[in-house]
Amino acid sequence: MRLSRYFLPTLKETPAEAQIASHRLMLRAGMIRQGAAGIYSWLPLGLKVLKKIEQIVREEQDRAGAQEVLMPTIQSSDLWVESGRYDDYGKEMLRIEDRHGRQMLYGPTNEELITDIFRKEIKSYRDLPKNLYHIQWKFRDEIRPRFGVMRGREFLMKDAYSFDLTEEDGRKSYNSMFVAYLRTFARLGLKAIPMRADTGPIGGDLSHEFIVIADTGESEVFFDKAFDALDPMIDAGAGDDLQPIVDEWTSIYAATDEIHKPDNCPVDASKLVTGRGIEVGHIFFFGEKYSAPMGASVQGPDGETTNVQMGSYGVGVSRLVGAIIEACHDADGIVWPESVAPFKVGLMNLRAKDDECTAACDKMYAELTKAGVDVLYDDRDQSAGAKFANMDLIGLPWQLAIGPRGLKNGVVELKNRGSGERVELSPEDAVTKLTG
RNA sequence: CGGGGAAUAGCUCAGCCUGGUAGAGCACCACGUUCGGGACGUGGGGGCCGGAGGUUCGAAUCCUCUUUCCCCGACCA
Repeated sequence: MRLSRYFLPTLKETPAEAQIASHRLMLRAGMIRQGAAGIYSWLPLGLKVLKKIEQIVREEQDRAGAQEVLMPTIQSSDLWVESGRYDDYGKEMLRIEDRHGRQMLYGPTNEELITDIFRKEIKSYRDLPKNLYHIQWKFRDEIRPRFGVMRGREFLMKDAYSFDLTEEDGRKSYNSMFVAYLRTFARLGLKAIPMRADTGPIGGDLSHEFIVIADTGESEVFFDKAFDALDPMIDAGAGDDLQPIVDEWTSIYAATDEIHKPDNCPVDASKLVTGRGIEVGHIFFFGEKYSAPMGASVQGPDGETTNVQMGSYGVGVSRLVGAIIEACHDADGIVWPESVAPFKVGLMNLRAKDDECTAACDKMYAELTKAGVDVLYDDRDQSAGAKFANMDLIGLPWQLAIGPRGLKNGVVELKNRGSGERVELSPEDAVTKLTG
């Protein structure tokens, strides 16, 4: 992509409304613009990152055996009346009346709808287990939206719902999502720690939050540094027993500041890590909470009709964009993990008016593009300093600077945004390095 | 929802106290000079001063109401 044609409205100054790093940087890097409190438009650069995160989440859901569906944003109130949550959910749910006076709502979550789909189609234990997920926009009318996309009212969430015959099977589904989440956050370049959680309005008796550790996180967390020794990229097969893995991860101490009691903390002070965290995922096993009131049941092998055991599993996809930036930035801007970076390489023409230099840049751009590398090519006629600053701001993993000075010696400069390391090498070697 | 703050050019802000009809820097456009870490000069475009009402000869400025946004707190992916 040529930057001269790309819609990338970066800002030199920080908009007054942004307080935290990720919000400031997302506005400055031209990723989002605000529509109303807690409601944002996603501009090309931001959308690209959002899609990349979404895709990693999707791959790990698929890998864990979940199947993607897409449910609507607007729902009828009927199912919510049936589950009992129409009254319980309160003002956080945006209620809408259509032209016929029907009570509708913008979905804050989808337990009711998915349970309805399930109960209409599945009648036999032979069709279990099932795990269905979708990645869809949600709306929760938060009392106080803040921190940009970290706590918006409208947000993109992956929510999965598992259906099993027995509680034991239900826990297997839970474990499978637990492992999928560990893998997902690791692939996103994040350190995420599972913590036992309250079940809140979703209900249930088994639940974990996945907390990303970032210096600027919203709540204080405490955990045993033994987590550092665990590898989240668990490579388990379809039939493998995941319980030992889940036990290993959940036996290590981790708590938010609400639960943590310094006086009777089981972890020795020398091993306790205090940090700040952002909740990016939440999984629940809640048994028959929805299947019972809504009559989602199957016939078992014994001919008996039983309510299915359900769980739900959420990942805040749009929040993750902010969370990743909170975890990955420096004074100059964002430092994208390569897996979610909007482009892999930022190619800078340091002297756009110099024909020779421009020819070399065009050639480099063509070669990298041909090799399948996603390149953002700053071909604008601007000062070199402005280009460097802009590239640091948007945080692409690699910066390739080409100018007359280097070309005279047959070299270009390649900089790693994360380490700051710069090397001069021939254009050919640069291509090899970036395509290798 | 309680408490606090803000709204003036695309962005960051000044002007308001003490009313006289709107400014700066950056950004944008043109031309020229620059050119390897957010260059410089000259010229230019851009604002019903959030909205409504009131006071006044006259309101960005004073008064009332209202809307929106932000921050702190209790709740949430």
